[in-house]
Amino acid sequence: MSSTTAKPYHHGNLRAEIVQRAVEVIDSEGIEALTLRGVARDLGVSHGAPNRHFRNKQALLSEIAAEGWTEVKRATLHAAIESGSDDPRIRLNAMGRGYMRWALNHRPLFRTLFHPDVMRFATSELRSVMSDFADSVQEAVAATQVAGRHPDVPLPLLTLYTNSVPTGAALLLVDPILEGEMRADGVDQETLIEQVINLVVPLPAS
Amino acid sequence: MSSTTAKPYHHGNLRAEIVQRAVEVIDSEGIEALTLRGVARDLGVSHGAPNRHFRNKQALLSEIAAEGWTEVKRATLHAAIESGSDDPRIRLNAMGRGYMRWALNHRPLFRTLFHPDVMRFATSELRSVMSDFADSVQEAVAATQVAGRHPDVPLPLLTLYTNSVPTGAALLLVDPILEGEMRADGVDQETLIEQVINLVVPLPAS
DNA sequence: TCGTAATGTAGACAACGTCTACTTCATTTA
DNA sequence: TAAATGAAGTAGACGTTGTCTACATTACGA
Repeated sequence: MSSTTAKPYHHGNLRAEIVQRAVEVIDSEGIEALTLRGVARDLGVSHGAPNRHFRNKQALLSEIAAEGWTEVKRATLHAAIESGSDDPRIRLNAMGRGYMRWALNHRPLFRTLFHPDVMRFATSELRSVMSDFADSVQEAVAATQVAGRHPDVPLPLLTLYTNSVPTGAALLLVDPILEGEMRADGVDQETLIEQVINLVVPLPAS
Repeated sequence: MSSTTAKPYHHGNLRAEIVQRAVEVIDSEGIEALTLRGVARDLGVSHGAPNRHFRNKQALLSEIAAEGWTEVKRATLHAAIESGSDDPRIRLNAMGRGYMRWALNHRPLFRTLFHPDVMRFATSELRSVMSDFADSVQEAVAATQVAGRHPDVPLPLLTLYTNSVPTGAALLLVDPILEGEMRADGVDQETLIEQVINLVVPLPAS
């Protein structure tokens, strides 16, 4: 084949590029604008090509979401470590802030993680990644309970409550309309996160 | 016209029936299964008929969501009144429980209220209804703050936090997959709601 | 080197939202 | 009362999408 201009029949690593381009589209225009044919067009490939790599659109979405949840887990874990503390409350507090920070810095992607079209046909791989993350949170919550945080509340309920705050707050803030209803705009993002998380996971009085 | 079998050319009140049927579909199969053509079919009407009553699909969705938010507001207001108390914390606690109860008893509809396709093209009417509800919550939260609940936290942030819990918890519980990750199934719904809400809006020690 | 499987192409199909031109009917008004 | 006006429903078309199938091209292992 000619070296420079001629496009090779086989793409090379189309699968990875599809995922990458799809994430780009989601990031810039939201999941609603994501189209298999559009991605194929952008990559200069025929409209049927993506089907060779993903059984259907949901499979692609599941893969992206799985990557997203993995990143989320990594971000929270990183935050817990960076807190440099052994106190479960300090660690969980840091995790919550890491979670919200990631969400607010990756808004379209974060919304994708909770998008009905993604959840409805979640791959078993995606389910497993989510389960993994849920486990790590549950564990961290349990540790705070041992340290005296709401000792009388059943663990699953305390976990639900603990999850609700960063998740709910992030979802409310990530949507342009809902964000407008919450009059929390004037505040700088990091202080907002800090104050909200401090309400769910108060730091121990030092 | 013949009285029994003949279908009149004009439907009578197609607009209302479209909304009703759309809500039915959402309630039973979710918003993803909602199709203008499908609704038209179900009502025995041509596929273009709905366009005479709604400029586009988003307009229909906006109208349904507006109805939903109105119901939500009614439900929370009703709960506050039924609490039979003047204490702002008791009232807000009741509102939170009423909100979650409505959400869990109208799952597909509740999900619709937060569906991206609904929010992205929200009618000004829908925005106004949502704003209305947000105001009433903000007000109730402010009252609890006067009564000594987290007096040092800026009101918008306290509102965000307060909103996050029932909203986040409901959204987590309403999704089949996420609900599975939260291991809060064994519990009876009403006690679950009560315990979660008590964590955000603790009842005054009597 | 040759055959087989993986990968990409091209065309088709049904379903959808929406537009337009046309039909039917209800209501108002002359 | 009769005609006209416009609201409401129909039928067909268009472009877009996801997905299927038959086919072409290429990489790679036996």
